[in-house]
Amino acid sequence: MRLIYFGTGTFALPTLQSLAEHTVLVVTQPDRPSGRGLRLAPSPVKTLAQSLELPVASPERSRAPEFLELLQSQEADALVVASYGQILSTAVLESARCGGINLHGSILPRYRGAAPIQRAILEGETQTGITVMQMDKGMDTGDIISIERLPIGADETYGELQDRLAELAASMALTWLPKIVAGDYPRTVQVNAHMTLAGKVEKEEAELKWDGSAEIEYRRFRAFTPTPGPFMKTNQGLLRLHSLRMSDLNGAPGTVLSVNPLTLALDSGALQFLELQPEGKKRMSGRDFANGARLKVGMSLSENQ
RNA sequence: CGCGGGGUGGAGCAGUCUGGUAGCUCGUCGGGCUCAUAACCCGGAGGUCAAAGGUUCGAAUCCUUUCCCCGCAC
Repeated sequence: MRLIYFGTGTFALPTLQSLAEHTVLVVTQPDRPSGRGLRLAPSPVKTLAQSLELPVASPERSRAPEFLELLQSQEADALVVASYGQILSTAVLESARCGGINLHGSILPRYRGAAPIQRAILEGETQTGITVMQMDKGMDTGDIISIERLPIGADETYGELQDRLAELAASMALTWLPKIVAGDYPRTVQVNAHMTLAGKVEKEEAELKWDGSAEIEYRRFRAFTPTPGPFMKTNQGLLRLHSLRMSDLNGAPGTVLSVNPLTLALDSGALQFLELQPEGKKRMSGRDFANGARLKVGMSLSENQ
């Protein structure tokens, strides 16, 4: 089997690992300036590919003619795509004998798009899964080859769930690609009427609000942990939130209901702030934060108080 | 050189502007109270104030340099 692997994010890592011996070329997004100091940083997939000593290509535009030639020259059996980050043109997909095979982090046709895992958690879903799919020119609209499901834990974060899904994707890829290359696999057309969209995540969505319900804001916390990173504006400054739990307590929004564990009331319900991080500080327990900020039960962290 | 915050007993912080023998909450150790306790009371230990140099009678605090940590933006 000769495979070309398209991937960028951490979701794509386990699958690349499991298919490495069949992979003749890894395609990933170009290095981007990132982090403090704006130094150029390689994608997670590029880093792994290099340690596996696989050839790497990072075209700015995957549809560029010279890149298309490179793809065609590989005479690959299939393109395997997982969290690549660019739309692949029909010409690109047709550069391999069996076209593009996508590993998508949802039960298609639900949650088509860029952020299926985050959106599923945010919507309060209790299960999700991986769909192996024959790509076509649309966004996650191709024929379904296989679906496997996973329950979503009540306290599970996006990062944790993504890790489990990524492992599932890797094992499914290992199972199905030989069959696909051999031409022996089922194809089921998606029922478009059941589709939903899972749009890209914006940073502002990760802000928890005092006037939200604890249940929904907790889902928000889970959906955007660890990236882009949930946060909350308080009269103590911006707090990044690392670990929360639901609380049974109630009170006026923003009120400190308990100092150990640090429990703050929202509009409906309350949340325990187990680990957080003030701007410019290291992450710390809610208890330590309460100590340093001299918080007492009854005080408010709501901005305008 | 993208913008910014910070390094003070084990933890989180105050004190730095207006130099003058280091303070708060928590933890820890010992004792007490209690049926009991993560609760309460009493007492104790524990700090080269990131590092180096400089100014000064005197520096956590002022000046210079270095190291380390972190947030935002990307």
